[in-house]
Amino acid sequence: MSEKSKFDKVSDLAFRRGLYFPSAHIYSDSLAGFWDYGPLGVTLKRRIIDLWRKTIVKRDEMLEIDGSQILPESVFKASGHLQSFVDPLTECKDCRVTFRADRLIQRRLEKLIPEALPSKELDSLILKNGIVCSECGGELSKVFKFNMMFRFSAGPKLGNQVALRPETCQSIFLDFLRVYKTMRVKLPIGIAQVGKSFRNEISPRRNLIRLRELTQAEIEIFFNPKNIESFTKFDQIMDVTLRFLLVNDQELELTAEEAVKKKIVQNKLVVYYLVLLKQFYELVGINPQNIRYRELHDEERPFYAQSAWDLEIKTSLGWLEVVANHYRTDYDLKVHSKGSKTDLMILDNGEKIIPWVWEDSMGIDRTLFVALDAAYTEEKKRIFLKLPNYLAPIQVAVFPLVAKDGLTEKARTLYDMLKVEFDTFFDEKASIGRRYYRVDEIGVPYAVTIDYDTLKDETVTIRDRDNKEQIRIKVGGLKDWLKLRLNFIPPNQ
RNA sequence: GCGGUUGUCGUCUAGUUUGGUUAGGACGUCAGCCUGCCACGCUGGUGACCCGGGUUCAAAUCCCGGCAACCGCACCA
Repeated sequence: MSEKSKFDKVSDLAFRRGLYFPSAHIYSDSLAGFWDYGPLGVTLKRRIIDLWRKTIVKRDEMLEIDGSQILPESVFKASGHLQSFVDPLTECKDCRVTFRADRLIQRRLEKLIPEALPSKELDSLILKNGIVCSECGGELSKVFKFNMMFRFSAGPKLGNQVALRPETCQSIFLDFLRVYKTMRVKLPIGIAQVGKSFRNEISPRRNLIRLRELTQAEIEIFFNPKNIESFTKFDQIMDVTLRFLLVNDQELELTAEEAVKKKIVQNKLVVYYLVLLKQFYELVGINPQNIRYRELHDEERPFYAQSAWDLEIKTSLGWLEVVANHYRTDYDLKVHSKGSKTDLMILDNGEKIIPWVWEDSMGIDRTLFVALDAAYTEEKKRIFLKLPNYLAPIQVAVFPLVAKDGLTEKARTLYDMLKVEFDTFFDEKASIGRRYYRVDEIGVPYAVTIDYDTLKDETVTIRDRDNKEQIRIKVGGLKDWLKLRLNFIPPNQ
């Protein structure tokens, strides 16, 4: 038996079948943290996003936008990223080990050190308290700030400083007022966006897990905090159970209703969206026992969040953060209102307010990984992806039983009939068994085989990926049979 | 970003210690034969020394630099 970890096996499968692979890899100076999706990966990613649209965005009547990836620096000055999306670092002059300066001082002095403290003050704290390298006792360098945004200039003049957005949501805040005014909506309203974000990570690792260019699907819910008790959608989900890991390390499983009553979560609105996300990941194929919400400690929380929950999924790598959820209050609209000198207040039931914001920030690349990780199945020598039908990149394979006696031609005709409506794959090469195994590995749920009976009575066999069982149906009914089983249909429809 | 280890066909790998090979094999893949339902078999083909520089008559092999991967540390909105 191979000693490979499951993560390696899943990664190997993804490379071998071209789901994703390192970007610009034919060049020897290709960069870590940038990955390309191949044909199957693109389709899988698209299906994950489509599922998100159906089960969250559309279910909740959210509005979707698509904002620029490049934004002027003033946006990030106002949002706080210019100042706070940085790590204050110091390194040992002897052994070159790097430390987070604020955390190092905090640990040594056992008192809270604000992350945003100027470098000079951190320097003097290090000096005054005689703090040295915790590894070798060497002297520490001056504190320097590392900003994780990619910054450059747009246009021919150097003056127009811009940055690649480090999170997609800033566009949602910038566009909020226009969307609100043009779409005739009222609070609470969700604005959603899926797109790329960019972070200059110090050390990207483990292929899709930590990227410098990543795809996020983000939702910002704008609401009036005064009206939170009358949030009626809560009634739809109050009995759903959620697992929590609290800052005091307590683990518990509660219904949404209990979580609100016991004040584990802020309010009904927050828990409603936590439930929607949990249900989404169950549809991605994750066992509910492997989904939990972890409460973030004060020092883990981003600067804009009053409280934060990470949706974590237990994978072959251990618990992995897949969605970051933040209670952003009125922070964002306030700072952009001030930064842009634009009044972002709106009229809600006759009252002028700045809406508050609840955010769900989903990592799509990580979601794709957890989907693969959960779907990966070994059964004797057979490897197959037990993906839900509506996520499978290739939905149906068409095979002639043998490549002779007109079976290939018949199969081709059938393939042509299906290929536009479904993601279909045709293969006549090698034995039928080998062809089944090939498509198992990429999670094709159904294989349609044309045999000698097809020529006589227009029937085909459909072979099921998971149990290898076959049924025989009329060609005429094939499309409807597939349609019924391949599309995602919400439970209440 | 620091330290350690490692880079050979799509994948796994032999060869590197001790410089000289048509760089070998397996799986995959392609062509053909075979094949009446779960990785059959046979024949043939395709396909690699991470990149750059140095040493040498000669470099996959030794040296230096870069890049990447893995592990540990640090970091991680």
